[in-house]
Amino acid sequence: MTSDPQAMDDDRPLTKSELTRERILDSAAKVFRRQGYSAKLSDIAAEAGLQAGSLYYHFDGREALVAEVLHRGTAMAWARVRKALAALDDEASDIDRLRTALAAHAAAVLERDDYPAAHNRIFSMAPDEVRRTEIAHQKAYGDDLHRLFEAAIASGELRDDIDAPAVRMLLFGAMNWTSEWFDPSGHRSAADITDQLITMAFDGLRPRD
Amino acid sequence: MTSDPQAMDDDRPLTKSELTRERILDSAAKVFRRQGYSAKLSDIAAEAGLQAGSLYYHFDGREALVAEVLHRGTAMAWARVRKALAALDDEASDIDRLRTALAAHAAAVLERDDYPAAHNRIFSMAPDEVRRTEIAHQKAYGDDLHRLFEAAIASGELRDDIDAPAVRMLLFGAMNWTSEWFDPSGHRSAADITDQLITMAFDGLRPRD
DNA sequence: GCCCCCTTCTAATTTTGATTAGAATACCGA
DNA sequence: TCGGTATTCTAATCAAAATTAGAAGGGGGC
Repeated sequence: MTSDPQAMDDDRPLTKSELTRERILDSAAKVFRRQGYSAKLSDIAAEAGLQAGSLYYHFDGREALVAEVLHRGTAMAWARVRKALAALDDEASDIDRLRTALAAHAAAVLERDDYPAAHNRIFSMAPDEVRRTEIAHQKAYGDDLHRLFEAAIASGELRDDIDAPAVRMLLFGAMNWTSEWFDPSGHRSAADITDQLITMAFDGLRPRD
Repeated sequence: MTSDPQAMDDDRPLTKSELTRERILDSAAKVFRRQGYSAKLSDIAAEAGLQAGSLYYHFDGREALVAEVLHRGTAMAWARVRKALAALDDEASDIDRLRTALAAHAAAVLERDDYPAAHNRIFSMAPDEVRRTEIAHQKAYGDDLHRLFEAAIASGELRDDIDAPAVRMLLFGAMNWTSEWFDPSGHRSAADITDQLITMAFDGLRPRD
């Protein structure tokens, strides 16, 4: 919302205060990801090496912190998707573009990015007004992905009897829910999970002849 | 945990006190489903037509209420799955059994059952000890479903190159996450969503020749 | 009708955590 | 080094919600 470093185009080095602000946001994302919405401000402050009261110099309060973590969560996943798509060859098929987009979103949720993962855990408990704003943001992201589905259906690379918005939400669910069970220190990598999802989604679990 | 009416085998009519206890649990499931973990005890009490303090006659406190709603959430989804499987013809193929199980789980989450839906929303915020107990319960359910996957793989009805536990969690995620976005009053029915999921999971989004 | 105990209520009390106010400290430019 | 502003800390204060204590109500058995 306020100063999204990814979003501004100058690369003036951040001031000390801005650095602290970033550190607080990163801490908030990490703590929200781990503890969910009920994380205490004092935990977030401790993670950032501050006292709880000091957060108020940088943010109006808990709600403002939540709002910015949510906003960045969507923005970061979306940015990763855009970046992955931009790196594709222009010749890439519609279905490859879709596959790439899903893989990028999954990577954002599964890997080191705390913001998208935190987003998934706290979005539904955020106060109404914060949530309303964020819904608009998510809708823009969803619409963006929707175009990829439409293109792939139009070119015959996806079956035309699917309800694309429903399928998109189901796939998002599969990816977002990994926050609840995926253990990065286990024997499966994030890439393994992503492969399983993409294989299942596009080719199905039944053998193809 | 304590008195699970589905689990006891006599059908002695419930006493007045037991009826109230059930009413409180139903209210808790409904309110947790709607508001998430931060739902206030006073909201739950109001839903049950009581004052907040009165809950303590029936439960030790908030934590006990959470624990029982969680336990019932898993138990109810599992029971629906078992029941659906039991209704199948003995001739049913492995893949039909799997399809039936997934559809039953999806129905439990998407339809009128407040307990499974509440489970999905509050599980991750429950206090550690409550969560630990519930994890064991969920594991038993997961193992039960795992056998269906193994059977279907063994009989060649599912591809043998999938990581069944990962796929199972991804499918659970797709279903469980519907709590976050599915609107029963919208134009799509719960059955529509289930169909989309099952079609995608088994046949894939790409056209089959 | 009266008594007793089960159930619920009302009105504190406690706990927890967000927020604020003002004091202390750190940093930066002159 | 000094002065002043920026940043952080400490120590209240406030508010919300859980929990507890004891009073009140109500219904069935005598």
